[in-house]
Amino acid sequence: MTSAPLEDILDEMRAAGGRVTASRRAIVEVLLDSSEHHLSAEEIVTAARGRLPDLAESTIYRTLTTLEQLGVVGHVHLGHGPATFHLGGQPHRHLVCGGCQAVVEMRPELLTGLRRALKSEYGFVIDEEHFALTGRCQACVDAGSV
Amino acid sequence: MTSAPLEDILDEMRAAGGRVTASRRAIVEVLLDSSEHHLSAEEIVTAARGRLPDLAESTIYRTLTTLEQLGVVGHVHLGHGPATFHLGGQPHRHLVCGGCQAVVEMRPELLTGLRRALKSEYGFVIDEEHFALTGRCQACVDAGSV
DNA sequence: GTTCGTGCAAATCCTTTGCATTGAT
DNA sequence: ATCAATGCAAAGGATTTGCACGAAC
Repeated sequence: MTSAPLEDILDEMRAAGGRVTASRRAIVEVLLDSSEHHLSAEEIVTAARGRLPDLAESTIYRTLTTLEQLGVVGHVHLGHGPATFHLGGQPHRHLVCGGCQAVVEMRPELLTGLRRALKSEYGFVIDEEHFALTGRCQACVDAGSV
Repeated sequence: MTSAPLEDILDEMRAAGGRVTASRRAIVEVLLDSSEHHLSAEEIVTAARGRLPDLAESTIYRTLTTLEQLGVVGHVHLGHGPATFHLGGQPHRHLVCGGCQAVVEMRPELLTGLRRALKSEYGFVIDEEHFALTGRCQACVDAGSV
């Protein structure tokens, strides 16, 4: 389910009463092309303009919103910068280093204990991790950088 | 430690080579007055203007930055809105409900296991939780709201 | 032929910055 | 008298919105 092909996604949009336009096609193509990466809205615009030069920024945001409502994409905040978007319903957990801005992906299972504790103690169910955890990566800790 | 009195904080600012102005005094007073709450910059401006009507927004941000550098205040991102500021070096952990925006404070000790796992597995040291964890609070889970 | 989606520009929100002036030391 | 801090206004980055045109259904 990580990479439903282009046409599947476009069909989903149609099924939801939406229309398939050149812009939407270009945007989904970009997302599929970099399904490993996380792209900011600006990066998506830039990449999609390689295919469709006149694509507007607002179209990116509107299309991403639509795709999020369909559950096809999600977005994560890795820090103080812009949000990053990605395909697929299973977001990864991120650790962002406040020293060097490195992003480390963590095994999601490490959250199991916390998830369980929060559920039983507060009834709180943590979802896709919408915000990254912040801290210091090993290199920055070793370097002793503040 | 939660509420170093006004003069102590002002003395710290002086000790760091800074100057104690009416604006700074008003801002620190506001923070002390609501040391239990988390205030956005805008809320701080509003409250501080009760004491000092002409206080500028930029002064708030500059003063908060100064106070953060002194380690007297910290800020947390609870969601997509503005950052929230608080006194004290020991930030709390927050759970923010994506359904009703409720903020639940969690016992910091619940993070101990995760902290240890991240340290040993990635060498990553999580710091003050700068960003909240998102999910659904009990009420919203029970209500079955998406 | 309807509607939805688009491009464009302007608007919004939160925060930062430039600059001349004020005021703490 | 010095130099940090202020107020004001303008700039900044990220995202949203209004609107008339164009295109998908």
